[in-house]
Amino acid sequence: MLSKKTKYGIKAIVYLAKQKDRTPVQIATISNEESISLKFLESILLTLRKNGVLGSKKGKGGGYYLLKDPKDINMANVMRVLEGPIAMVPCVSLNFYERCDDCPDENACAVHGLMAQVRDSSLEIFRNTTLADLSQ
Amino acid sequence: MLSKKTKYGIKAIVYLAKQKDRTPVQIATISNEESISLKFLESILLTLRKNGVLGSKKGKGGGYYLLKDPKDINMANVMRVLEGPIAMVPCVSLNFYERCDDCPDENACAVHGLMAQVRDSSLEIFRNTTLADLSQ
DNA sequence: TATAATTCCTATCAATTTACTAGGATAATA
DNA sequence: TATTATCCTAGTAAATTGATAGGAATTATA
Repeated sequence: MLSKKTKYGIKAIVYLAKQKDRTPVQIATISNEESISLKFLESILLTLRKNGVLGSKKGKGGGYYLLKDPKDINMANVMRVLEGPIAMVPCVSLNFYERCDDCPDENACAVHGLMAQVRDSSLEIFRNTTLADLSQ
Repeated sequence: MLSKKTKYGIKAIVYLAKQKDRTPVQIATISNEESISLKFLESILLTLRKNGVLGSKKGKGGGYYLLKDPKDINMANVMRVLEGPIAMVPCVSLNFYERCDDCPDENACAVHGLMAQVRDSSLEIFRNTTLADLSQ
């Protein structure tokens, strides 16, 4: 299940991508427009900033803005920042790999093989989708 | 993230599919062979039986067995029984649909469109994979 | 028929995660 | 210096997960 954090995060950056210019948008504005709890959104935007997706400016006239052009922001990266691994099991994750305690041989594991296929197909979609695609 | 329930459930039916005949296999046997907690596995096999994937026999010589030929058991059904919806968000789920509270227009939602693609590709894999494929 | 072996079923529980809230610190602007 | 905004840490209620406990029901067999 996709977390609300990820869902809200995507909605927020789509909102930013739809802006005409790159002047900072306040959390409160996005919160209102997208019906997202202010404080929760605040923490989400913070992680997006800490992970290089957004920039921010403090004080009056401050807010959040995209650091790159929407067409250069791919959703695989956004998903990893917000949701964590794209794979459904850690043992097939490319960026968050962990071996299974209960698995003597990973390559012989039926679950592993199936989930590797699913990861590949999901990853292809996320990699080939940019923020620009989502905000049209 | 795939739950342990689903992971164990798949491992258990793959184990059953690998048996030479269809005589019932005891929970304890699968539990030992696949390193799965006995009581937890018991509850998993119970749900697989209640959902038409497995049959069971009580008493001495009893146990669980596949109701259909492995090549006729598709993983989409197994996933739905064990894990629930295949979609990452309820609003794109075919079998467990729920609309989003925060979404005025589902068709205009960027998250919806992206997650519908992911569901399609995952579903295709699960539908085209049978238990026989996994147990070879 | 008695006994042992097995699944069936309900209830419970600790740990973790999720979705959110609180409140002050910090920085920029006017 | 006052105001406006983000920054940051901490906390918390509810739900979910991954089990565990223990007896009831059923079946095979001696």
